[in-house]
Amino acid sequence: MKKVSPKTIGRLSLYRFQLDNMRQSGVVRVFSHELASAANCSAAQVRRDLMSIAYTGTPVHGYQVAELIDGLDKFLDDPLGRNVALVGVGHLGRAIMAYLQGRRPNLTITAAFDVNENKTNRIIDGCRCYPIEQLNSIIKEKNILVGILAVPVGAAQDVADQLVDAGVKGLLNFAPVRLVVPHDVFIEDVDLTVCLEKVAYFSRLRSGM
Amino acid sequence: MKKVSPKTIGRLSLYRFQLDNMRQSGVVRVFSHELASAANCSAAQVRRDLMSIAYTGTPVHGYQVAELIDGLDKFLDDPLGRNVALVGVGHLGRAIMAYLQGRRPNLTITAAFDVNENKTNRIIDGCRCYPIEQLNSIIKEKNILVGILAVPVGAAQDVADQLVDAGVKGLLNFAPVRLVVPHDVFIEDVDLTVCLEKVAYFSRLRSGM
DNA sequence: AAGTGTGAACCTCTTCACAGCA
DNA sequence: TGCTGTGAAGAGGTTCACACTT
Repeated sequence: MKKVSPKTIGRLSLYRFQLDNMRQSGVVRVFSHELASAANCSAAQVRRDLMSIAYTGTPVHGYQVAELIDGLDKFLDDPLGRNVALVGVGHLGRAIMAYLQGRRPNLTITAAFDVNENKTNRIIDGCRCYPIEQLNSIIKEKNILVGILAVPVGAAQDVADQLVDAGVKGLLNFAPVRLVVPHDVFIEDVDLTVCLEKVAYFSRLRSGM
Repeated sequence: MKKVSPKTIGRLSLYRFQLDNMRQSGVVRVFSHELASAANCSAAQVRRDLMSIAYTGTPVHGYQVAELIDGLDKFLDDPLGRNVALVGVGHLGRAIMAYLQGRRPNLTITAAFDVNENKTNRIIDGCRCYPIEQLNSIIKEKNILVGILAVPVGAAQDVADQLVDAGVKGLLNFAPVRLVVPHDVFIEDVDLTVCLEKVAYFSRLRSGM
């Protein structure tokens, strides 16, 4: 299988999301240009991206929504399902839990960790919350490969180290630090400050300075 | 002034953040390769990005941290400061407020909006929270150009319309929808599901399938 | 000697345009 | 006819490499 870029993976995930919506609205077939406008990109882009996965549509009739979703599932999802760990059950952590709750059946947060004893050893948004001391053992036990860091800056690198030690291979990081990890660990940084400053900059441009 | 890409703007913001840290640690001069490793990119990239702003360093001695920060401030910030509106004071909204609190002096959330009456008409994280009905008038009054959408999917497009109507030119959107807005409005989407699926996909690859 | 600024090469991603098919 | 799949062209972003500076 050929290598597929993170950008394409991101869009494939987005297409699937839009397709799920369409299916729920009873849409059966879809054209590349329709998907494109739903996902905010060009039709050529959609077709190009779909080349990465096996499924191919038919001229005139476009793509079968259900089959295309199937194809995307096969390509994107681990057939065994995938457990995710969340570290940091503050506002951000809880937002993430609520957000992901039931959205993707085989990508579920199965363990949350926090240092605060008020939060540990209970169930929040359907997910068990453990004290951070148990991180290593639980991650190994549940065979978790993906970790979400929703902790304060100061704790981020330390937690990342612990996660990587326990075997995690991908991190979604919300703390404003560039984490240092082995090369075989994939990191996706979401830096709210950077995002907001970008918006601020361009909104200033758009408003005619 | 030449056009600068969103990617570069994002990195400039990141450099500034790292430089702020350095300055606080008493660092006075910095080389492009040091900034690069702090920001996780190449030294050439740093130098190329810095071409966009006025400030230029000196060979052998590199960049003066304080002066470079100044240059970035001049380039990125609105001299008048910039007010930001947040819509949706749930977990995500509160996380964002807490996160941005005091981080960037000229980019402050000066108004929050929510439909829930328990949240409105009080001050949360130092920011006044208004009922959504007052959105239009407050945005205009405070001359707000940037809006953050931390509302449920169903409400997102409607809120976006209201914000745009009131004169907002940039949106940071956390709802999983492609918003429809006029071309002169800049949108930055942060889709947590997409981010997480990207991480999941690549962590699976990294773990040897 | 060591680091910057930058033209040019390189590489990646996106769009074009068209053959082929239902 | 109208849409897909895709080679080829085009744009955009990143790195190279080196003249220039202190």
